[in-house]
Amino acid sequence: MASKVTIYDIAREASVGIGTVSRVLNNHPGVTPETRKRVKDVAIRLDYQPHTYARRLARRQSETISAIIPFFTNYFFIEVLQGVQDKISQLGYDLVLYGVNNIDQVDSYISRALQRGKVDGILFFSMRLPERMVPRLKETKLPMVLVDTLSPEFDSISVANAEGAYAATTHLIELGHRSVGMVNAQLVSAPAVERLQGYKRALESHGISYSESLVKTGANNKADGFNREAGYEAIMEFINNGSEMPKAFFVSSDIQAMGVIAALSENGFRVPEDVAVVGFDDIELARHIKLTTMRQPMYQMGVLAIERLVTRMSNPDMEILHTTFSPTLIVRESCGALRRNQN
Amino acid sequence: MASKVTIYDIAREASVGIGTVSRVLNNHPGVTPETRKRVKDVAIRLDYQPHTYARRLARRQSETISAIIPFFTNYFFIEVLQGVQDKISQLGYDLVLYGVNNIDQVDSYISRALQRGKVDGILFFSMRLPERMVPRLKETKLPMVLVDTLSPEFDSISVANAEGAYAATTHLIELGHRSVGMVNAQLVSAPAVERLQGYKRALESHGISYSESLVKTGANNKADGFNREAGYEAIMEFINNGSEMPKAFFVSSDIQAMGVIAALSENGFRVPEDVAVVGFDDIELARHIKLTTMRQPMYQMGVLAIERLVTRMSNPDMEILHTTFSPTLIVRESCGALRRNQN
DNA sequence: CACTTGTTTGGAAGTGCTTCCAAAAGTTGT
DNA sequence: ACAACTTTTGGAAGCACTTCCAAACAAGTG
Repeated sequence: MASKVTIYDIAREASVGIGTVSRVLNNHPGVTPETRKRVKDVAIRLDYQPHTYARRLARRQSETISAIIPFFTNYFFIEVLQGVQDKISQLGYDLVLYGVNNIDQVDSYISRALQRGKVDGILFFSMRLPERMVPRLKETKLPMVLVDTLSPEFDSISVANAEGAYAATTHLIELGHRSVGMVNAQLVSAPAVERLQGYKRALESHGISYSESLVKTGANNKADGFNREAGYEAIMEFINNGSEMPKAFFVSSDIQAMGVIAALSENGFRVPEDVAVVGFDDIELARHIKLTTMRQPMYQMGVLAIERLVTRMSNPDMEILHTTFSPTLIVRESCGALRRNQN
Repeated sequence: MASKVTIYDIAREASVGIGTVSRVLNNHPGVTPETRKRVKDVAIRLDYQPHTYARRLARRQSETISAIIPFFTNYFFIEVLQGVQDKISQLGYDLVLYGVNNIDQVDSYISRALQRGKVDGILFFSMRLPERMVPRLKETKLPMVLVDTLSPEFDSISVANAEGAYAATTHLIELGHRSVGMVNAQLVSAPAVERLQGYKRALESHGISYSESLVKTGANNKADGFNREAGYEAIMEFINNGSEMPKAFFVSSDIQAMGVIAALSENGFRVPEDVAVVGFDDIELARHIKLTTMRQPMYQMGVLAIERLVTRMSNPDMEILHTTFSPTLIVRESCGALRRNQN
């Protein structure tokens, strides 16, 4: 029975008061080394385990952080989560996970995280923060950092989406393409909007005029459109329209790019010979399929998110900080650059 | 300031005792409808939020389940986790996640989960349960269910690995292959061992003799070997050995199969024309790459895992239950069956 | 109407910690 | 040896609940 040993038991066995026991257990000063050792020995002998919730109640802090994270955008978040987990357990916090499978669970998860005293901070991922929750969040003063999404009111860690899209598109243009299409996700997603902007700017700076007909978002796709099906459908729209297929595509995520490539090859277009493709994210699988893409430093973003949150917790009045990482271009085969060089 | 409203405030405002407030808030019987309404109204007016940890302390239960899950085996667990999350939040529990990036974190995470009163139950995923932890786990009587791994001492939800491997291998044999290789993960992993057995049995029942030289595990691979690199390396071993390439492979996971296919095609073997490949898991990407594979019902496994855990919690003396799902064969292009039929 | 039975209510005690304050013990200086 | 500090210690109070017991009240009975 490793069960119910409390500080009172330790106090009795060690012939000290509970205050002293508490001080020893928390490494507080003002206890003589002898007493300290005696108490520690008893604690070990009795296999004492502190009661987490009693401690949290008394200390008025929870030692936990909750993460609200879309489960439907699998491949990005899982890599960020690794960074989060490493950092968080290094700091001794607990991670309570609210995995959103369906977008309207968001409000209720935020509410749960907001329960008095429940968590010390929130990480909110990849989704648009519902406007109507902002006042409540502000009011409770709960530290929160946004990852892969933005709001002027909260700290955030994100990637320079426009810049990345600009670089990707430019890469394609510099490879000699004048007709560059884009496969985008739904514009409800902030990153999708920014990536579209970057794409447009790249065309513009190279004197190519923007044509709406070259930008497609697979219709009828679940959630935010950052998924394989959406990419597939987007290409099928070109094919079904009978409109001419661009010779190059910037695709707003790697996972969509998989669908794009599948649709292209099913319809007789070789990648990169007939159509060049550049993705975004650099998920683990991008390497496997030799996709040229914009790398987001996902693991580091996770680590930094926790660091930022902890800083904010111990320093609530700090100015709001937005950190953006610059994505880097990873050249693989799908853009055709390598083959070209070999000629 | 939505902050510090306690039941005492409500009691005062509603001119009742704290006992009554508690009864109303918890829907306990023995309060007249009028009083009940009055208290409820006050609670709403003051925007009362119960303090999670005070409640957990007093009730002596945590409303929390923790999941210890390998982050390095990405694609399987993420789908299971969706089922877990849906069921868990439907029941009103919290999920605290211990993501294992490195195998020797396991002990410390188990210890954390074991802290007195901290969680009501544990889900342990995909990893071999360390033998040395078993006595402690038994002693604390904390309900635990294993998912995708086994131990006679605890409930488990898993997949009939041997059976699945048997079916996959048999499928290949029935397609006419007499030389069927296997790419396996490290034998430290229980599923890997079972899948090897199923493979052997399939050969045996079809009168094909087992040859050790046809089974490879990529050496030098991180963690348990269920990753793309390991698959890639396994094939490279065949190539570097100069040994003859089998005409068909059963691969112990889809993610390894991706590596296998990459290695094959880099070395001039077409899939499925030259070498047929069958995987295991049916992760989302298997569809994208048209991989024939054994499907594990991952989402359902997650749901069932929570259901089992909850049952066990309310019924500690129930007999230990091992549930195995049968994987089903999903035929796509990588095994060559479809093409063959078209002839 | 007195008595029993049943329902509703208040609040003390308990949950296991931390923290603060005052008392006890120890040190130093003269 | 005593005053004046300083260090160490014990334990009450507080954290925000639940639960139990007894008191108060209401209703029913002959």
